Order: sequence, then C-alpha cells, then structure tokens
Amino acid sequence: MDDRFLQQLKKGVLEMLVLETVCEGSTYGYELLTGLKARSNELFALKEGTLYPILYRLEDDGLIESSWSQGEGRTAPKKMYTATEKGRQERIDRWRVWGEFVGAVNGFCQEDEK
Amino acid sequence: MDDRFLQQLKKGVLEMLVLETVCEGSTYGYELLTGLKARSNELFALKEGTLYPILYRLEDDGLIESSWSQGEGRTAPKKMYTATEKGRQERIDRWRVWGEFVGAVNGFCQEDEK
DNA sequence: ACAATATATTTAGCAATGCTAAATATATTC
DNA sequence: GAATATATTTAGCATTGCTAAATATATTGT
Repeated sequence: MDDRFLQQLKKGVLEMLVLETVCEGSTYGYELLTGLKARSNELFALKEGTLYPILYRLEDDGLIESSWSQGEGRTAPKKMYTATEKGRQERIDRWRVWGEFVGAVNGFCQEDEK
Repeated sequence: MDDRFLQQLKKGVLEMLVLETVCEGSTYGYELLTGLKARSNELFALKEGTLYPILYRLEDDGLIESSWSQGEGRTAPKKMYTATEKGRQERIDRWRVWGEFVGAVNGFCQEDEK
C-alpha cells in the first residue's frame, strides 16, 4: 500500500481537526504542529506547509481570529488563534457531516456480510 | 455549510468504493455511475469526469482489468472491468486503513466527552 | 559581541483528485 | 433519418496536502 491513499483521506479532515482543536482552547501554529501529532499517535504529523495555509483559510472564512502575543522563554512572537461563534457552529456541522459520511461509506462494506 | 468540505472528504474514498464494487462483480462505467448513486442514497452521485479517470487509474495500477463487450438492446459497446488478485488484496488493505483512519479521527471528538 | 540553538511563521511550487462541461460514438425506435 | 438511450472520453479548473526552503525573534554559551 502506498500512502497516497492516506494522504487523500486527510483532505478536508485536517481542517476540521484544526478547527476542533482551536475550539477547545486558543492556541497557535507551532503548538498545533506538536499537539496534533502527539494527540493522534503521529498520524496527523502535519508539516508547516500544510498547517499554516489551513489556519489562513479558517481565518479568511471567519471561523477563527488571530492576535499576536509575546511569549516567555526562548520564543518568537506567537500568532494566537481563537474560535469565533461562526467557527463553533461550523465545528458542530462538520462533525455531523463527517458522521453521516462515515456511515455511508461503511454501508458499502457491511453489505458484503449479508 | 458549503459542500467543499464534503467534496474533500470524498477524495481517496471514491476510488476505494469503485474498487469495492468491481471486486463484488464485473461491471462497467455507466453501470457504476447509476449503481453507486442508488446504493449510497445519492451521496456518491459521481460525474463521468470523476468516475472514468478513477477506472483508468485503477487499471494503470493493475488493480482491475478491462475488456470490451457488446451489449444487448439499445446499447453502445461496454468496457467491462474485473478485479485482479492484486486489486482484491488492495481492497482489503484499504478498508483496514480506512477503519484505522476513522478511529483516529473520531478519537478527536470523543475526548470532548471525557 | 557572536555563534549556536530553540521557537515560530511564511511561502513558492508540485501532485493528486473531484468537478464542470462538452464532445464523441453506437444502436434502437419512430 | 431524426430523435433517443446507452456509453465512453477528455480538457481544464479548484482545492488541498506535501516538499522544501527562507525568514525572524529570543535565549544560551563562549
């Protein structure tokens, strides 16, 4: 199995997981990179070129908002992201659509066992 | 909710569902178009521009094979597709990866309820 | 001061895939 | 022979994940 398959499965889902994480609490890009990786047992080990464009899209769509903040210790300035009300609604909608989608796909597999 | 989300979710999955269907019995493009639509309650109502390239990719990858056949009634020649042994193995592998993927994604949602 | 290191963001370009939209072809029916 | 049903092909676009590198700030060590 080559992993082009897995790469394609991620499309759409990654954005939902980033939105989910921001909804759970304000965070920033670098923390998301390490956080998503750890939380998913390395399955969602996003690269910068994947994550940052997702954050820009979510912000362009009004689902999250950003503000710069100075950190402590050996850190550069962080761009903190917070979910908007629209984003929190979208989060709910996407999980619903995701659930329905998974149900429909699994329906194809289950029919084999009849 | 715009349906760019749903469109992205389909990436990768559509190819798996086409492979699944061909594995269940030899078929051809036009039948797949109507069959997948009916079987999925219209969720997977593929357009020609989506389906045929999928069939070509599956054949290029050696997962399915084709042969022309004349049909009966008011029909043009059909290009019949049959799964190869490699395709049947790939079918199993993809369903396994799909299941693991869904489990990982749902893990993100479940944590909220803790 | 200066180099090395850790933290953090940005972005140009590529690959894969679903969709739009139209063209093409064969066979039957009226 | 015109209309219709069945069936395949394909050019071009949009979206999104990945590669890969560049850039920037702040701390630490010498």
